Amino acid sequence: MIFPDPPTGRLAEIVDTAWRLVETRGWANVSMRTLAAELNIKAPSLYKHVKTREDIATHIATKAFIQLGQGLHEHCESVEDLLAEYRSMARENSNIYRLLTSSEFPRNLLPEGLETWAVTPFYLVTDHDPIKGQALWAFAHGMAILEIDARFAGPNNGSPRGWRVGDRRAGV
Amino acid sequence: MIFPDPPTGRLAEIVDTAWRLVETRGWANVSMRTLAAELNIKAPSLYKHVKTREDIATHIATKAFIQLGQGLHEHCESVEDLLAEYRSMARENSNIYRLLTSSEFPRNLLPEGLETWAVTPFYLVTDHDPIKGQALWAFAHGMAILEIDARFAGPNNGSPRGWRVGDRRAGV
DNA sequence: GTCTATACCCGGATAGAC
DNA sequence: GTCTATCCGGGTATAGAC
Repeated sequence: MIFPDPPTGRLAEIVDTAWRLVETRGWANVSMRTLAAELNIKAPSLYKHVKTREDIATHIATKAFIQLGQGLHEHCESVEDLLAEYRSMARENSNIYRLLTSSEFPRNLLPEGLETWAVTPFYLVTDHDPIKGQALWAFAHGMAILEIDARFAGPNNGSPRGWRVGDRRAGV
Repeated sequence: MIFPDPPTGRLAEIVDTAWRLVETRGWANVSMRTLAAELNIKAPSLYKHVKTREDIATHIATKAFIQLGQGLHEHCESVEDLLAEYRSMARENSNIYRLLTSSEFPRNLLPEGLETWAVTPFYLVTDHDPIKGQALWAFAHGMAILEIDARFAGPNNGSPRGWRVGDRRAGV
């Protein structure tokens, strides 16, 4: 995987600020105006650094996928570790995670192969069986998004203390 | 589970039309104006039948969860059947499914307990072990949404021919 | 139940000066 | 790189007549 050069200078500040804003309000509530305000500039100024609003989402998502991928690659010794890492990433950046996985996100703007690279550990940890890899990834994502969105019933929104796979448990 | 009375008369037509529109364009692209146009009326007229736009989403989601729940309850003899049913429901109404599971959806407006009822089969089929039930639901949802959003890599977007659980395979 | 008219607000984005 | 001024489109929703 060839990573794109990370943003530098003013652009980096913009992306970082946008990231923070997304994490607190959600992407849908981050407009060019609110972002500009947070940077103490006016909205039109942003267009000197970025072509469209989607570009900002793309920068954030690229950074997020790299971060996620690195975290996962460092924890693919066991299924338990991998799941625990995935879970904590999703929970600690829930709105970023939602942006990454939302259907409206323009995935085609991402660097080619980035998402695939990020989730490779799911395939590594399942003996390179693609079917098992897909299944494990799907399980991890399903657990993450259902938990984040509080869709499990029961006390504490039904969030399990850990995620179990087969007979094993991925402790938090 | 006590189901709410389904909409009748003009309201039913509105909801049905909205359903169709959502399925073709996605909820984000269904405005009061476009919906009204499809019904050959003007947008303000809709407010005689519905209080807000969110109400329409709620009506659609309610209908969809009932439909999904019924389908699942009829196919909870085996894990394979249940997964196959879930998958085909999600694939045949992908944009409705996205609405149901999107983070922005105002789940609090749904009839109390409806979603929980709809997914009970996942718990029934896993010997009422809540952990296993959650895991199976999460797996099913994860597979569905990753497949629908074409996030699997590989030919045909990497969609598996069927979903496998453990050593078993859920045929399409 | 439908209409017209309209208020109101918000969004993304551009042009051109400094 | 930032500004002001502005365009333009879109959205939800209300008032009041028919």
